[in-house]
Amino acid sequence: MARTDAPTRREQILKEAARLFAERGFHGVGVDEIGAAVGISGPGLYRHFPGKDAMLAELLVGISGQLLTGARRRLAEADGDARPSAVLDSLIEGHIDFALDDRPLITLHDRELDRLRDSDRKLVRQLQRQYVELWVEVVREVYPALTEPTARSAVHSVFGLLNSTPHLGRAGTLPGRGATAALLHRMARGAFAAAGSA
Amino acid sequence: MARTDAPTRREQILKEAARLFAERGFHGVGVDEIGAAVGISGPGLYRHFPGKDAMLAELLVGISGQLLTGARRRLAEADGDARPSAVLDSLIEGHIDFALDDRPLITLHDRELDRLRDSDRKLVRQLQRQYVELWVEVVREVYPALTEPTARSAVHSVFGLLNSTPHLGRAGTLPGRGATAALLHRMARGAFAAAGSA
DNA sequence: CAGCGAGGTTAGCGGTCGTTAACCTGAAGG
DNA sequence: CCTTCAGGTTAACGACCGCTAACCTCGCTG
Repeated sequence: MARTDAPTRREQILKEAARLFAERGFHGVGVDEIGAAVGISGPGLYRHFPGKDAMLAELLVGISGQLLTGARRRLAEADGDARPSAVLDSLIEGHIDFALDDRPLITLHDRELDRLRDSDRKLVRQLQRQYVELWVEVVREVYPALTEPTARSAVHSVFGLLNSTPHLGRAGTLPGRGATAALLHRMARGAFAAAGSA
Repeated sequence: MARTDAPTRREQILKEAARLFAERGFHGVGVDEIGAAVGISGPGLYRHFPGKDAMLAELLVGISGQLLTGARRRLAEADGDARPSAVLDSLIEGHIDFALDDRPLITLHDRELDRLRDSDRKLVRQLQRQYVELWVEVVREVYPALTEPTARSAVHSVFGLLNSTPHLGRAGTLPGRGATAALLHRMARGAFAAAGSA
């Protein structure tokens, strides 16, 4: 399942661009810096992307798409299983994996959306909305007492909780990936449970 | 207690700058736009601030200071009261008030910190660290089972949860400020409780 | 009422940034 | 061996942006 072949230059560029955008903001990074980060310089990037905007667009569309696709897959896998609580656990697990493994992307995801061209922004927002609605449905199955607007607020808040990984210290001080994932999972479930006991 | 006198021009500028920085990022906003937002144009701002950086610095230092001061006040007020759980509730309430009333500032607070001069950034980080440590101590009194690193992670995660207010829809679709505050409060307590039951 | 400082204005400078143009190179293929 | 083309290079252009300079105009105040 894991990629073993070497990353293409295009993928290198996207990865470094994501890191730099997350660190200093889209407008705070020059194309020369992105080029330097992959060993080429400045305008060489234009052999791979039509412009700086296109890199950000591909990153954000990719993130939103991956999150949505992963969530749908998890929902389908658990289709026979009728326990909504297990499905919610699976969704949480998937989001945590993403938040822990791709911190720069998680950072970009809710920070640089407004820097996109209209059409790209609409696409990303649509993917995000579908992702949220998928969560809302599952959450409401687990906690039927929640109204839809309340469930949606709760989902956004739990996203805030899970996406706090970039603030959690530079991987050295952390109690290990497994323990952090478990902590976040427990807290997310606790937050939903508290929301559901209106 | 509430301010009734008209805001000074300086305060107007800070408020509009905060809104614009939050919307489009520090580098995405020009001084001409900030000026236009308060009815003067461009370089007129330099009668009130030595530069664009200084506006951001004052905003971020102000936020961090306010949060820390408020938390210390709440801690002092509850000094006689020995119930740590009540103190934690007070801290949560204060943070929620801030997150709901000053969304642009909350957004800036964890987004544009790296755009500051070294000295300002160190100051802000110091204030933030003291705020976090204050929370960590209170949380560990309520949930003694938590180790210090785990408690710190939990605090950061709950900040992520509470700071999700900018994603909660544009005030029209919300179930009202009181209900939202109550929901966030419940979820924060639920998240801490889940973290504490390791 | 003269003078002056607070708080504006517009013009413009210097630097940076995204992008394009023109050119180079080495490997693959007929 | 010649051609081609992917993937680079450097130079430079045009736009924008933060900031300064120079100037203006009130409302105070001695």
